[in-house]
Amino acid sequence: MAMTKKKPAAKPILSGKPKRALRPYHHGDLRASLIAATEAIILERGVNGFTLREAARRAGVSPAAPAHHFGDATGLLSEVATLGFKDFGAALRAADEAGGDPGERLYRQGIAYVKFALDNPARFLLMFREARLDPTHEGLAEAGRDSFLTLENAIRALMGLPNEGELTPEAYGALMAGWSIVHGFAHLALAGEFDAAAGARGGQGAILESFLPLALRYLPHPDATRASAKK
Amino acid sequence: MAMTKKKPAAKPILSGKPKRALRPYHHGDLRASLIAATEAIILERGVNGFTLREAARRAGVSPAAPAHHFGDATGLLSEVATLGFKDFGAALRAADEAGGDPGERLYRQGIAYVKFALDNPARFLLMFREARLDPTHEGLAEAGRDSFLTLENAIRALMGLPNEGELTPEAYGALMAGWSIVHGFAHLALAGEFDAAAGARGGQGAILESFLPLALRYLPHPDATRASAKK
DNA sequence: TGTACATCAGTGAACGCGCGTTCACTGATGTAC
DNA sequence: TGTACATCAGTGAACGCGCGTTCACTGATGTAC
Repeated sequence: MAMTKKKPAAKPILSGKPKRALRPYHHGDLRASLIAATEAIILERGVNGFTLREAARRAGVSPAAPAHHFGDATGLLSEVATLGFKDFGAALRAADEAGGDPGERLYRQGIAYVKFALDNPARFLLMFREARLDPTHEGLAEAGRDSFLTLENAIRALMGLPNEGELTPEAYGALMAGWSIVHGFAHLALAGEFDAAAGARGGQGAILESFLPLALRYLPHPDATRASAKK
Repeated sequence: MAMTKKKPAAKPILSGKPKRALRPYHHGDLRASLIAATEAIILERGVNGFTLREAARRAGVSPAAPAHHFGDATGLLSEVATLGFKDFGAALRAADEAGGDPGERLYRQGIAYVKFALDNPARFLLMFREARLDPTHEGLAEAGRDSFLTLENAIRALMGLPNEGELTPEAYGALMAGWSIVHGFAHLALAGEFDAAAGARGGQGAILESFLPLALRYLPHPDATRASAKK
């Protein structure tokens, strides 16, 4: 009986990698897990509800682990914002490439802009919450700039300008007006300012399906230069 | 400055209330001091930089004192937001009452809307930061609603509708478009999105003086209903 | 094909911090009689 | 006019909390030879 010492309930006879299956020392894809956790947290609790510790907790990892991948909280949020801008830019580009005359391209981008914000509220708000982002983050500024280039180019086409060179003051005005209207609409919708009206007129779907098209009639278009109210 | 208070020498021989002057037990106007401190804090550090303890510190009072006046942090912020909305509403009303046809009234309100945001960035952002506000706060919702009534009435006048009764879908569209454009412009300007362009064209003053009027050409006006891009 | 070793990606305990809030208390004020 | 007393507006010490970050460490992996 030298070496028997039987453990009654028996370990798996030979399950391949029992130990690793139970608790691997390395996570495997911590980077992606932390990003997913962060997106979930800001969706549930808002951007301010995010903490690095909570993200680590959800990824099943110690509080010091995220530093290896993102440095600090700002670094992780900046990465999430960067990915958001990339999706955002892709959505605008897809809308633009759906074709049509410049007015239609701009209109479609406006729809896409607001739709992205309403479909991705937490990411959208994070993308513009500078205080929580690292301005030196690799790729963030560029992803942001890229998104708006599609918008700018549609305005240039609308005003008969090439994609390079200075914008005329009129074109600047049109760009700012177009950007402001979709950005403002998105923020007001996310703040719930249209909820009461939508409730009375067909539910929340009315915001995208009915209100937005009505509001986007006021997007810049070639013959919209306003004479009145301009001193 | 009327009374040049010369205090060269030691203590006043008998200044009435020496002890109170040194350290009165009661603050005197703690409520107002806390509000002023809060506005200063959010201006310096952003809405998220606000803490109740810091406000108490600046008002020269123990950390438990503010509770007597505002309950908790949310209560104090809500009061600041309410006062902000009152000033904001007054600014819109003043712009409206400067007269002119409905298009001019709306234009002037648009200028006033953005000017308020740029002149009071911290208060403006707080006013729309629901997460830090108490929805049950006395007067907050009402002050908010009041502000926008002036805007709504200008749109009604523009569309030839009375101040009471349902808005037509077209009027809703115009209201949302007008609100969105000024709200979006204010947010983008505060986020610094126009800074580069302004730097190249006459400094930050260009935003209000030059860019905003150009963008506000696209505010709704009677004959602006858009035919194109409307399927 | 093995083996030594550098590097990487994690642990988990500990740190100091500032926060909001509670607590028993106290000084000042206003009011009823 | 005086006085008792309730109420109000503060104090300041203490509480527990969760946070970000540091630290010495360890297990796993990849690579040079």
